[in-house]
Amino acid sequence: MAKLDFSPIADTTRRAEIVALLRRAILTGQLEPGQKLNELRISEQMRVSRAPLREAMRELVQEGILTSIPYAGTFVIEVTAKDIIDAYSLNQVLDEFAIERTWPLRDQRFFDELDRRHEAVKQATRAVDTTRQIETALQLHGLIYEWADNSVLLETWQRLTSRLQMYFALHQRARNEPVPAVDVHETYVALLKGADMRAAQRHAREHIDLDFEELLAYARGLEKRASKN
Amino acid sequence: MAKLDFSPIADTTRRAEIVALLRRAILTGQLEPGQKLNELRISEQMRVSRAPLREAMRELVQEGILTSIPYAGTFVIEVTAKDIIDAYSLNQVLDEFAIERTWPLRDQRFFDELDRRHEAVKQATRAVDTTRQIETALQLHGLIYEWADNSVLLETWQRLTSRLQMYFALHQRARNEPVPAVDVHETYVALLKGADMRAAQRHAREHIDLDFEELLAYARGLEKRASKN
DNA sequence: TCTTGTTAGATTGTCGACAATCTGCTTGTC
DNA sequence: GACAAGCAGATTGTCGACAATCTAACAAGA
Repeated sequence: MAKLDFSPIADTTRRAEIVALLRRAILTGQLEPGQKLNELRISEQMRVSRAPLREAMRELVQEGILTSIPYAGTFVIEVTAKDIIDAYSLNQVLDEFAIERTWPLRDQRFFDELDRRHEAVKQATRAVDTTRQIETALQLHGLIYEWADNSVLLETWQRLTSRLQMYFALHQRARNEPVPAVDVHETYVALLKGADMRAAQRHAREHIDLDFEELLAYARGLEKRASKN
Repeated sequence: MAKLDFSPIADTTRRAEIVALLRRAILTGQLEPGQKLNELRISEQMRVSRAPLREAMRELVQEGILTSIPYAGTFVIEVTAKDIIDAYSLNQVLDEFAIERTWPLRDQRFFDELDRRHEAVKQATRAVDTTRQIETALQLHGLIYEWADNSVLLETWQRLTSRLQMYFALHQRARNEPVPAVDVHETYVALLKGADMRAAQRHAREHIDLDFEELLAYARGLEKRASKN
């Protein structure tokens, strides 16, 4: 029998589709931080009943991008400068760990996948599709987590990614100028292919720093705006 | 006006209570790994309808201690040796990070709380209440996470804790001999009060190692038993 | 004017029933 | 006997309606 690994068939529940829809709306910034999710309104828009919608919302609450107050409502999480700093500093630690674990497991398939994802980022950059640019950049970055062969680490990263994606998307929406079209991932990819693990770990920090500085500036702006209310 | 900080009132939804009940049943091992949760049966036992039960189950799925297959059912997660290794190795990294962040924030309140939790462990140990012993030990261990002033880190730790608690509980149930009544946390607490951060970080690793070795042996046993089926 | 009590409307939480899907058994055919 | 088709029962997914709770506006009293 031919060795064929089929991918698992799609979740065919409404719930799963609702989760995907809502997540996308939140992570792209269509639903703004602090915004309330009205169950009746959304369920009517999606043409589903409230039951699967509510179950989907529970999932996203646990995923950390929604927050729920009993009898009051479910809201998109607020974004504070501290949240971003916290997420970022944890990300640094996890990156180091992921690189360490992935390092001895790198093989041709890893390098190929690395190139593939790098290419996807470049393509999104050329197309000036900022949402997709963020998505692909995070996917490129996530490869070391997928390769690290640690399911708990991967889960943690995926949760963290949700937030990071949201932060970056908000940042992008806030500033209306187009994103610089330079490729900031070139060195990162090269180092992951190289022989110096420490150098790769060091760069992972500094590399993110670039985007992070801007992100922080954005968050500080939010803080100020919030304190005025 | 007197400065009184009221604690937020308890969640009074059935859902929240169901979550707590189910979580406890899973983390104490009353619900065994792999076991299926029949919605109708459980909802009748709890005298609630399936709606809040299902929402509660979604939360626990996202929390990582249940797993759901559409139209097939929701099950308690299986425990493999690899899962335990993965959780443990991530825990090591997070511990180091948490200690680093907590270190400059230690104050009298921290030391008091440390003692309080240490006392709770000793009390549970004397009372030979193994479930409570695990709970209190993890709470003692969790203090550095609560003090690290990083909400994302704390969330991550809480998710990890669920799993660790489950693993330890299973381990305890498997072996019927009573737990040794020695206090393995004495040195840990002393080091957290001391001046040598590196030493504390080092010990955090070795300290857990003790319990971990046993845990791993237990998990390896599970593996063997599973492979025979 | 400020505070407190009341009430109507809107929204969330929960329920019971129905629809969709799966599983295992039975039946029929070769 | 082996195998596929089809059926019955059980279980999960979804729906619409009702109950519990919150919010905001308004009225009454100090």
